[in-house]
Amino acid sequence: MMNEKQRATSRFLIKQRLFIKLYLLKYIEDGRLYGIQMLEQIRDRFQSEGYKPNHADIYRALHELVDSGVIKASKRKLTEDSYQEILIYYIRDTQKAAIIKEQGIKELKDSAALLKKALDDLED
Amino acid sequence: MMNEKQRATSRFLIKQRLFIKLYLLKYIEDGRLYGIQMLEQIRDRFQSEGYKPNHADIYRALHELVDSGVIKASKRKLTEDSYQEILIYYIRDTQKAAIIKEQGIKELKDSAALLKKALDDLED
DNA sequence: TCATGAACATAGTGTTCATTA
DNA sequence: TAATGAACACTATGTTCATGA
Repeated sequence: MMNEKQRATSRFLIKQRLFIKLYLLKYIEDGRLYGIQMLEQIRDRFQSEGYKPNHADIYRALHELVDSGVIKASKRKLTEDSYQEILIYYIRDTQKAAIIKEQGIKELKDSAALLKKALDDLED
Repeated sequence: MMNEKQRATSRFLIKQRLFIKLYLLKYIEDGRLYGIQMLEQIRDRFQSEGYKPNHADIYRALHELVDSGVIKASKRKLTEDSYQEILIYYIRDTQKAAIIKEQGIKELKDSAALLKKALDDLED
């Protein structure tokens, strides 16, 4: 088991790490993308919001998902005649993936609710 | 001037520090509360969301606002016959306060929009 | 004793460097 | 050379300790 760690007594908004994991799981379920491609997808999606995660964020999230047994990596060649290797990911444990997604969606909703409350309080 | 610091290339959600400053400015404008009271106000407000900032968060935010000339502190006795001293805050620079509020509201809105987008993408 | 504030430790994250084929 | 991964540094934040009247 992973979660011996004590939960923080306070919780503000969803952490970027979890946010990224949610998108990674979605991309991994949908199709065959490697790390940098998933990074580009997220950047494109949030370009207008100015959110531009860096590659270390994506790799750290992928590694945590691999280490916790949620996904697995498979080495491929970028093209047939290419020397460049890439890593394609697959869901390894659907149950664990579902738990992460459920928890993540919950935190997304809680965060949205918290921000809405603040906007009601603070907006002119 | 304060903001020589380079803006981060990436921006995810609003930082807790700024979030707290917005509420502090509101409380300071509205009435005469000291630090711990403002902390309790925020905790009460977000009790149902499970957001429970600690006292260091509030003091750090207050000190930054004082150091940047936005507010000023005034020493008081808790009660007439009390030895306990408290600090009551006042707006010192309305202009600076307005800038912080404006920027904060903007980040609140941006954050809310980002979360909404993610929920649309990720929710079942 | 309680409000304030400082010290300390750690987590999260952005930037830079390294590796591999 | 591009994709991956590691190292490093710094910021944000939570916890604990200290102070003053």
